[in-house]
Amino acid sequence: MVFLKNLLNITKALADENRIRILLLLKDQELCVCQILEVFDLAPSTVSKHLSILYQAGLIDSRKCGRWVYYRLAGAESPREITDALAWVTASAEDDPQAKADREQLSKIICLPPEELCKLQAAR
Amino acid sequence: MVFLKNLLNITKALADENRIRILLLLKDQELCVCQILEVFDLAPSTVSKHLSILYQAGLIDSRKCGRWVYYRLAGAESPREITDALAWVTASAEDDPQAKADREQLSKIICLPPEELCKLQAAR
DNA sequence: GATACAATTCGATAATTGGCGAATTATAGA
DNA sequence: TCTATAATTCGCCAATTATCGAATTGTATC
Repeated sequence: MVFLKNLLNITKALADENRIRILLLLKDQELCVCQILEVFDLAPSTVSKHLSILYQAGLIDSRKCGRWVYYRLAGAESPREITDALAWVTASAEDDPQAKADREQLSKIICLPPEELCKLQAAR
Repeated sequence: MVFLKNLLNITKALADENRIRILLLLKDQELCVCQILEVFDLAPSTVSKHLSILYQAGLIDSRKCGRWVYYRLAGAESPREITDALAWVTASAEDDPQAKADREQLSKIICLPPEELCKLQAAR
C-alpha cells in the first residue's frame, strides 16, 4: 500500500521537465551520469540532485562501477505504483520533439565508453 | 499524442497534497465547491485555485447549476493519459488515513443539499 | 433594478524548489 | 601514498508556487 506521502514523493519527482527527460532517456538503457550530463545543459550538481530526487521516489535504481554510477528505470520488482507511473510517463511523452532530440543527442555519444566521454568532458 | 508540456501540466497538478485529496474525494461522486470547502481548512480562493489547476490539466470537469459549480473527475472520453493518471492516483492512495478521514468528513455533510450547506457556511 | 451570495480573479506575501559553484567523498592509477 | 577525477553534498540565490484577503463576476431572489 502506498500512502499519500509516498505518492506525493512520486508526483513531485515527476513534476519537473528535466526529470521527465531523464526518465525518457533511461527508457531503453541504463546510463552513466556522465552520459546523462552530455544531453543536458546543466551543472553536474544539478543533474545529480535530479537523479537523487528520482531515486528517493523509487523511480530509478543505481549501480556503482568503479568511479562511475549507472542509473536505470526501476524494474518490475518495484511496487505497482512505481511501474504504473513509469509506464504512464514513458508512454505519454516519448513522441515529444524534445524527447526525440534528447535521444538523438544521446546516440551521438552512447557509442563511446564512459571513460572516453569523461576524458572529453574533463578537457573542456 | 501528448507533448511533454501537456504531461507536465498533469504531473504538476498532481504534485500537491491538497489537489490529490480533492481528486480522491471526487472519485465516487461529483461535488459542489461548497462541499469540497467543508473538508479543507483553506480559504475559498485557494480551493478555487486548486480546482482551476486540476481543470486546466484536464483532470476534472465542471458543470454549472445556478449559483453552484459542480466538479467531477474527467470521464472516459478524456485522453488516455488523463484516465490513466486518474486511475493510477485514485488506486494508489485511497487507503491513506488522510483520504479516509476526508471521506468521513464528507459523509457528514454530503446528506445536506448544497443550498443548506452554504447557509451554514454563510452564518459563520 | 437592487440585494444577497457562490465562486472566481487579482495582488501581495511566505514557503518551496531549481539552479549554480565550492567543498567533499570515493575510487582508479601513478 | 599521492594525484586525478566521477559523483555527490552543501550553502546560497533566483524562480516558482501555495496561500490569503480584497475586489470582481455571475446568478437567483426580492
